[in-house]
Amino acid sequence: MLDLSFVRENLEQVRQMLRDRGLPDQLADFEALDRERRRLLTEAESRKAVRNKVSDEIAALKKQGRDASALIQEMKQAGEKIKEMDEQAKNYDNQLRAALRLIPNIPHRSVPIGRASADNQEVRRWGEPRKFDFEPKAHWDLGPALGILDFDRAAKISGARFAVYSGVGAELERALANFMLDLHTREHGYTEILPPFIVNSSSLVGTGQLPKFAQDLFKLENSDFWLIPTAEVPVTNLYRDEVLEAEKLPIKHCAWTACFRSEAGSYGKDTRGIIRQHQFQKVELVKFSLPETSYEELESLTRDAEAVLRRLNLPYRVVSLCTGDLGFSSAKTYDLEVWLPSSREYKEISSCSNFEAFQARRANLRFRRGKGGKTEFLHTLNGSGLAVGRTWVAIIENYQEKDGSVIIPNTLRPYLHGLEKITPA
RNA sequence: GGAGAGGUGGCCGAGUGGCUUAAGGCGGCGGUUUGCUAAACCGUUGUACGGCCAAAAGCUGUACCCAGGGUUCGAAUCCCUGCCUCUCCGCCA
Repeated sequence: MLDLSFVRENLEQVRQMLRDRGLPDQLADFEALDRERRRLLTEAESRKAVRNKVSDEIAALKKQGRDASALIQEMKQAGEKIKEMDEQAKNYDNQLRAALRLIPNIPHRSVPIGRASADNQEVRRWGEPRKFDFEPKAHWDLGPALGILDFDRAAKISGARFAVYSGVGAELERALANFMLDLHTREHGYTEILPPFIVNSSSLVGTGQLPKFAQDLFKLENSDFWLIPTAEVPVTNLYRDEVLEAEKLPIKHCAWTACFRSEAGSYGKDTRGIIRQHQFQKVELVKFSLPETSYEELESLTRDAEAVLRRLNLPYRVVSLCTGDLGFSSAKTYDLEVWLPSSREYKEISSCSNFEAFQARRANLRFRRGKGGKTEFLHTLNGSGLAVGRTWVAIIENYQEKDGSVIIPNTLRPYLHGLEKITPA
């Protein structure tokens, strides 16, 4: 959420931002709504000031044992008028807030202007895609052949966009998650969090998924409970409505969770394999930062996520998303894309974003410099470090052999009791 | 699932309709005293949204005692609904 007075004072800049993102102008009523709200507020408040004063007079009269019925009558009418005005003002206020919550974040000036993913800017590449002397297979062929991935039974027990991992397949998923968590906690200084996988709607409003993107989420019936689409939601909301001390910043958390997404509107997209699932696992990195250092923190967070790919020796590139591709809450996002030999392209495996104060305003995440300083909104950042299922895919596809077996990269072997190779069962 | 107790400022805690501008304490900040620290003493203390002002400072208004409604001239206080926490019993991984 943007700051109300910022929008009021910078309407043209906000309009330009909407154009850059390729969105329609949604600010038509904003000015009138804001002006009317303030007019009502001022008048209702001055009427209340009168009422407060007269109520004191009534108390004083009664104390002296004198008659106050005339004043009481008068205030009774004044009260009705105030109530009416309060209702109107609240109505305007709700409309204004609703409008404000639907305005996306302002992109950082370093973000490339563009319409769609084709306009994203490649920042760097790492590693050489391997040259195969045979036709590399896709993971949806390799996995079932190795007996470690089962789509048919997943469809039976759940439905489309689910998978069952078995044997070494399940162990590999667990090994990857453990490796990532160890790397981030032992070497990168993140404190691990194991949060609830179910959150209330306030948390989703805090990080920006609600109210606009309810259709992407799974909601539990007859309750205010939702399945988390990412650990970003519970972890960013950890310090909601709190005031943190500036010396404690940056706070760095990592969290392994399952993630649940309805994938409504993605019919026909990534239908084969486990690239796009209703349920997947992810290790997430979340930072709470001082405003002045948040872009340095974005760079280091991105490097921390990249380290996972480097240790696993998986070729990847880093892409800066353009204004048209940028997420609703984000001011700047780097996508990490890993090389997938079967499709001969780089595929998103992590998304690292600086939200600046956008989420902090919604979730009321504040900090204070020194004792007695003013409270300020902090900056929030997050990125996958990494999507475990997609890393699983990258391992299986990049390390496949001609006979359909898969070599386990050295880094992972300690997490798999020394296993060097996955061969058909 | 049954029975009960609660939710007040950064924290503890008083407060059953107007003498509350939320007592008192702790903590924080400023000061006095002091060789230093500590102690003692004095002062001070939150958030949000408005208005005045070129702006800042400042002054000023309103709201905020879990949330949302209601009663009343007036609500932290009375009534209703919801959420959350705790205790005991039962059940349970």
